[in-house]
Amino acid sequence: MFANIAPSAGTETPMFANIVPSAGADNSMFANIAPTKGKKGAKRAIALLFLRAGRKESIFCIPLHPISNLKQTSMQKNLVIVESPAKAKTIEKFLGKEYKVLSSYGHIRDLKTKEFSIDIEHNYAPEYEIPADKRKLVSELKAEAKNAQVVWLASDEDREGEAISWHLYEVLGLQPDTTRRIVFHEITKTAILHAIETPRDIDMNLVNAQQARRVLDRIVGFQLSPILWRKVKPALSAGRVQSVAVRLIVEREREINDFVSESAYRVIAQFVLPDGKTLLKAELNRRLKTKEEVMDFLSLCQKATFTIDDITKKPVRKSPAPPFTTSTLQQEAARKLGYSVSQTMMIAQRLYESGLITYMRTDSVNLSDLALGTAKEAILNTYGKEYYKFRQYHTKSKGAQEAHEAIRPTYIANAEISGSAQEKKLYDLIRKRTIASQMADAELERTTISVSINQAEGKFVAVGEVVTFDGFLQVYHESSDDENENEAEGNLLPRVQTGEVLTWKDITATERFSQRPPRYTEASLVRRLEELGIGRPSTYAPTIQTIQNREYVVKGDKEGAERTYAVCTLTPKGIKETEKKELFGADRGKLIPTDIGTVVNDFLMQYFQLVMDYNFTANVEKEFDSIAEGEAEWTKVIDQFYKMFHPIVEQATAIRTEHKVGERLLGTDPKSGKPVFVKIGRFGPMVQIGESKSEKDDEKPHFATLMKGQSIETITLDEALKLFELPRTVGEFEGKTVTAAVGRFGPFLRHDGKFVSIPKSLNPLSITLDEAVALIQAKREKDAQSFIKRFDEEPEMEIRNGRFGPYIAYQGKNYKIPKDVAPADMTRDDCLALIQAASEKPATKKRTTRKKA
DNA sequence: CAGTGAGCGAGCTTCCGCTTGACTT
Repeated sequence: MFANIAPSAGTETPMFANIVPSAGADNSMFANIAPTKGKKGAKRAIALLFLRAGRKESIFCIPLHPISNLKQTSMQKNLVIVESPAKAKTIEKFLGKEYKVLSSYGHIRDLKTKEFSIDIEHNYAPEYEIPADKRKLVSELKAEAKNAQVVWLASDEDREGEAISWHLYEVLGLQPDTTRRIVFHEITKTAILHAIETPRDIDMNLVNAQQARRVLDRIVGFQLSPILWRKVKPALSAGRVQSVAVRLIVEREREINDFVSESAYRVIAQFVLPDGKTLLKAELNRRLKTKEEVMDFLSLCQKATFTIDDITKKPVRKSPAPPFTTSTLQQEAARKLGYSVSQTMMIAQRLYESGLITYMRTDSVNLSDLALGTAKEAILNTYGKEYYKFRQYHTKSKGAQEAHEAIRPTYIANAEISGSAQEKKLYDLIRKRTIASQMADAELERTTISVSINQAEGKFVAVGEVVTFDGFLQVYHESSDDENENEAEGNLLPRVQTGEVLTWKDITATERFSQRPPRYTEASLVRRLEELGIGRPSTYAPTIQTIQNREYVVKGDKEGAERTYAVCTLTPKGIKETEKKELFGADRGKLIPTDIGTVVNDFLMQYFQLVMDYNFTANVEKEFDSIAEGEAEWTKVIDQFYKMFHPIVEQATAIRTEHKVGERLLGTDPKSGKPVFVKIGRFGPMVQIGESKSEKDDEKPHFATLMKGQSIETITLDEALKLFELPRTVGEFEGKTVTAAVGRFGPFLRHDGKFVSIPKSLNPLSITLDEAVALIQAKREKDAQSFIKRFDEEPEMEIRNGRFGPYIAYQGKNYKIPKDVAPADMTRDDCLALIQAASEKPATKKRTTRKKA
């Protein structure tokens, strides 16, 4: 039935071919809306619609200094609306008091949050609403607009920005003859004044491209997610961006699992030059497969003559990296400063709000003329003219919209800033990267010395690199994820001559294993998504958060395993063979898929290859571009997509299966003779014994949660059955039983109504009474330390010291004690007053958005 | 923080992109 939408053996389909659910449908999806001459009608209609917005009269209509012409009224003369309040503040300074500048804080209108909000029957008409947290802002803007003679819509120049302007136009009830649309690319006085002089219309083609993007994402997200709720687990989600992000991680994990490590011997010799003391280290230019080969080679070397047969010197140039975009900033801040993607963005936001850097959500590598000029000046002043080189960078990433500049300091000359240590570090990184991007190439000389062996095959080679002119390297050196990428770097070689005969000091062959593919880090995932043109600068950090919130992936702490490797050394005393141990495969903070992520991914791959295709976003972006160019109607593009997508949704929904997606039968329980399953339950992966629906069986099935590190893909019947031994009685302590179990937050002990976590080093299945008692006593000790004070007359109240400082615990709730109060001196009344004050404050009502903390 | 989960049932969950707050539990 679904044969024709089954994953096609890993090939990336160029368009939507071979994924068409039913025979006879148009395979080329958007083929019939490709640019054709006959489509001008729609374009003209829209153009006509918006001619009324004042195409002709908008240009040069408003004189810049119209003071004398205008009557003195209380009316504000000009209202400018931008997207960001920080930007508004800056611009207001440039424009003077004739202009009031306000911010829309991004979009002011969107599809309803709780409903599908797309009228499929009526040409995909979107149902927009003003979100609750924007209502107050919108009424303020409306009042200001009414009170202004001219409203200037100055949102960004990209698709989303154009839509923001259009929504403002509609929602604020603006009039064509008093509304202007302007854009500027840098926040300087000249650029803004120039923008004011050259207003244009709202580009409805661009707006429609945005509506298409919005509607498509809603269709995908809101039609796929409910399928997952039914087939896998409630409250899951799927989407054009997040599902592909999960796919990348799942597939990488599979590559790692399938990876077979191979070993080979790397041979390194230390030679002594004819002067009798200088050493030269060189590596054999081939690797040896087996130990036998190593032994043969080393014994040949014992009697061999080693001669320098070649010295080559080659100049090498290195060029600086372009200035930062959001994605490259996130990568470098992770590599150099160890910041997470969201940390980087928060710190950058503060720098931006303090006016220290340009906007931090950008995909552009472009620098403004102003920035180019000041960078040049800074380089000439500090390093001299041989260090300067004018460079212009071009954005290569797919789907870039380039509404902003690259991320750079607002004032490049400004080397020192005030702020937190983190802010200073990030600022320094941004500044150095910006300056380096306008600096000269570094020049290096790479020397390769080759040493021949008269008895055996191969040559020993030494590579060294010397910087002859540091150029941009004086300021900035881009890091790489691959640590052992350039070993030659900075390696100085001794002076030698061709024909010199060397004696060996020692020759060592070390067994090395080929490396499995690396797991994604947050930053490397962002880089991959950007390469694929999936997601935008404003969504990289939230997307990573989402796939973790849904528990599709976790930041892993994989413990490494130990392995031994062989080392064979030839010294004047003979050949020595030793074994050494190393840890491998350890991974901290890398992204690892969970069972849920894997099951959801496999399910989506089975049915929805259409949206799971790595090229899906790139393909629809092409369609959005043609809408923006006025060559296609947005509703037709969406219709083409929907006619293809929705039937698959219906088919996937109609599948009636006995078992849930990802369910696996492990075998039979020897005690009851009932089947044992693993599957994704309401609370995650679990094992189940028996099925209640069989006959009138009064016996309910039994359930157990999988432990950390176990997977429904790999767990065995024995391991699964072991889980049913929990909760388990460990023994008695102080007359009360001690039990061990696994709960929501991991393994724990229970004793006398109190809970104690079991650390990773111990297992609840095997923990002994002695170990348990030690844990209980350690917990008591810790509690005693955190205890500060108790009142006899109020046994439910206690002053304690916690992670966030001193607090009062009272009736199951905690209340923070302010810094200026000494907790030990507090009286009962002090405490009650504090509790009273805290409960009067409007408690945080925003519980809905952050259910899992 | 804490051992959840078989159903005659109520109602909820969800997307991607723009943008900042209020929170210090």
